[in-house]
Amino acid sequence: MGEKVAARAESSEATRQRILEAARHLFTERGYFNTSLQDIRRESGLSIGSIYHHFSGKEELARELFYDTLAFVESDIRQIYAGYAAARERCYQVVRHLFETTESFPEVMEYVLYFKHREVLPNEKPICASQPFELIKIIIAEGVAAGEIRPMDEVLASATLLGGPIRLVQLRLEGVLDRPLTDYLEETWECAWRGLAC
Amino acid sequence: MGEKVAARAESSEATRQRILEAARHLFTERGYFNTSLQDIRRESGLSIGSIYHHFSGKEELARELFYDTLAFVESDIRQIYAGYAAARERCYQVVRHLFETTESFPEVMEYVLYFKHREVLPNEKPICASQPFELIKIIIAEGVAAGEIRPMDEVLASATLLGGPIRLVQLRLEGVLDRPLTDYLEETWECAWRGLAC
DNA sequence: GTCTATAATACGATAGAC
DNA sequence: GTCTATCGTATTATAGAC
Repeated sequence: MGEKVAARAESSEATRQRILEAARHLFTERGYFNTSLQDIRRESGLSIGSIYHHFSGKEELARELFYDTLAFVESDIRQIYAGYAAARERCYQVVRHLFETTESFPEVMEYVLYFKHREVLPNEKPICASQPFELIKIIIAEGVAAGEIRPMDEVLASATLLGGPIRLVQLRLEGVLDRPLTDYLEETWECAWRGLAC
Repeated sequence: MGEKVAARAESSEATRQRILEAARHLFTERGYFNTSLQDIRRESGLSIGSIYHHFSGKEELARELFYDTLAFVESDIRQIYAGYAAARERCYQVVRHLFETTESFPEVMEYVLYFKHREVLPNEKPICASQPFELIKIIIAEGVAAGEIRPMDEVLASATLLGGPIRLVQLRLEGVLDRPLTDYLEETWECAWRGLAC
């Protein structure tokens, strides 16, 4: 009896994930507005009714995917923060992680990067107020305090650190760069850190 | 007679511009997919029929706006290229121009930056193959040849130069930065150039 | 060239059987 | 929980008067 419930719950969760995966794939491939629920139904192999049973609608699918991914990113940065003490090392690991995630899960990276919050989820707060972004600012502030990073506006510092790397990620996702991002890691890091270091 | 034709042509061109301006305003405010032709009709004060007389449809409006803006940007960069000889000065002027355009014409900047080519105009070539981008690469290549810029991949160099500044532009457009970008110009330039310079 | 009225369609969402 | 059938609506685009 308990088993049956567990099995049902498992299968229900599996169904949820199937729907989310289908949605993520289609949203990143052709965009949120170019994806209909019929498309998601087809891709997931389920039915419209089943999708509406698990989610309140298309917008909730986008929201769910977005916050899942944000939590994923945040947990990774938090681990980096805990695992390294120096700002230089922490920043390097953040850039390295950004590049590796792009190569391993391009769809995930594409979803967070190209997600137009104001269009799809206009009532959510902007991504720069999110926890990953706040964590980066803390890393930088501690780096300034430790004399590793030149004193400057925190927002400018985070833009300097991640602006170049994020642009490379975008170019890679657009197919402009043939070689994997990890090939560019050391050179990119050199450029980014020169912008910040004392 | 000739006057009448000219007057008609003028008014026709004026109508075109009114439609384009309405479209640009709405596209940047709420996004391409959240803007209907009815919205553009209302905002422009014209009629659906008139819009279809001047443009083949909504997509052509987006395309027209996009290439207009790209040409505008390209001409400005070309002027900078012609007006300055040193790579350092050219790059500085590009960043300055980026910031000033953002403050003077935020809607224009928002349109090029947040325009999702793959979603709205999936059959157009990516922006990185556009002329402004090519011109930046030339500036950098000449800077490397002149010994002003460290030898490195051209794509990486342009990402290093513009990545940080473009992120600041985005943050400014999102309302995160209270002060105008020009207040950040010198500090931003310092960071960007440190990443490139020998 | 500009307009109104309308056609044709695709969409998100719901109802109700199983 | 999953499904099919369907509703109501909003959209792009066209037709045809002026």
